[in-house]
Amino acid sequence: MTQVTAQAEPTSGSRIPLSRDRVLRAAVKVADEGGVEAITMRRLADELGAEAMSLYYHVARKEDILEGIVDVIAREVNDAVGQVRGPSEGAAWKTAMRQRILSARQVFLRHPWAPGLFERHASTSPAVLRYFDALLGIMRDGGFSYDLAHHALHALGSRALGFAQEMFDPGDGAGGEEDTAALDAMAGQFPHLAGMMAEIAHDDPDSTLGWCDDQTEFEFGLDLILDGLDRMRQSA
Amino acid sequence: MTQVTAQAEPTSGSRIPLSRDRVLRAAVKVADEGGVEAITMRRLADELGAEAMSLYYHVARKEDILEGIVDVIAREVNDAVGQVRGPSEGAAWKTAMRQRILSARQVFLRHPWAPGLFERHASTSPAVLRYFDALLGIMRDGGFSYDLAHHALHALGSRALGFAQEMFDPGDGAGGEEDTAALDAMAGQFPHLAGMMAEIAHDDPDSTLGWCDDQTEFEFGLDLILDGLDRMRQSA
DNA sequence: ACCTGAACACCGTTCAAGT
DNA sequence: ACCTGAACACCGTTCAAGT
Repeated sequence: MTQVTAQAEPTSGSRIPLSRDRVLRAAVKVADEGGVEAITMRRLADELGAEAMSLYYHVARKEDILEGIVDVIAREVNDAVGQVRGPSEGAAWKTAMRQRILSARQVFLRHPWAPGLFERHASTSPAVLRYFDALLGIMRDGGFSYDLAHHALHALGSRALGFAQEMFDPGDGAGGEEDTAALDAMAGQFPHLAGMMAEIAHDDPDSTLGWCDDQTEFEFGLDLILDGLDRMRQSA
Repeated sequence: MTQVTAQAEPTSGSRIPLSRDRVLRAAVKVADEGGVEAITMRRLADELGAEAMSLYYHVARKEDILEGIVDVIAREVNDAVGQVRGPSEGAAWKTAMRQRILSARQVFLRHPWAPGLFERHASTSPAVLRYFDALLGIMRDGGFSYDLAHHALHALGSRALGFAQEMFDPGDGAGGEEDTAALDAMAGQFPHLAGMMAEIAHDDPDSTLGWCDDQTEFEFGLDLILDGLDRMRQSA
């Protein structure tokens, strides 16, 4: 009945043996809670009720774990987009592609730490290859040559997988309190940035903070590219 | 004359005092030689002929250094694009933008480790803000509303700065030696990927390795986006 | 004002040893 | 076959102490 006893033998389920799969799932859980940098051999071991050194029996080294969880997330993406079914012949390629990518995006919203890892390890993951293979299939149905489809995947870049690293986020620099003061100070150095923020604030007076709707911007960029590709498809 | 003496007092120039600027320049040099992960307080100190702890007098912590070198590279970008001069009124906005971005890209080719840092620290760099401000100016000259220009920067994403993280790189997975064998094995699981690689290899028999010309793909994606934006500009 | 030595709490990883 | 303790070489960072 004492807390001490309960702590010495944590939970009854913690006796199941380690495995590569359990290590990877633990890593995803830890990253979901504290980001990639929270993934530590010792932290994973804690999570699994084991010692750090025990992990090396199931994975070669930490990099191996990082490659592994990219594949785990990519499988989650494939599961998510697998639900989406619809025609992809001819002009329908575009909505098919759009739906797949937008539902892939949902997965990355659940794992905001994952994009950084994908940039380093995507090419080692079979699940990522399977994902791209499916996208190529859709484009083929739409009448793309392999050559154009190849360019298309490069043009989409990480957007094909459902995420875009945001390079440009005004409002990150200027704080939330002295809005007008900071804006005036900025107007001198960065007139267009200041003008833009003023216009957007005018359009939507409610959004004094959080200038950019990520979903809107993602879809804007995605549609811009898909529309351009569709034009090329038709003129080919 | 002995090597010992020479090693004890390395080079005569190593007496100049430390400074935030010297620390940042050393960090860029170290990263150029060994990537971001080579940036270590002790390694930087070595480079500067000092002790690791001395750096803390000039920078707050390692993150501060990483933010700092993003700004250093962004200034290098601004210097590079500053050379480019040309009209940007009306339809000329597109070539002006294109030239700026392509010459920004040259800087990142010299610092291939930098993109990863920009994704985390771009919004803290005044030089990055200045760069974006200039791009906005070009688009304004072209007749963009601030609203459309804002969407445009999001659509371009990292491409606006001159780099694109390559998500998709076939040929990374399949090795260089057993080409046909690996391709056959792949054909079962990833028919479209295999088909695409076969077609591309057919088009260009010389490129058995290195399927994708990065410069070509970058320009393809860039032009696709710029053309789409130009259409929106005209119909606005 | 500027730099450093010693020390701390953490890493990833190896290896011989336990069961 | 699977797990671990002790140990190593490395981190970033603090702090009192040197000049």
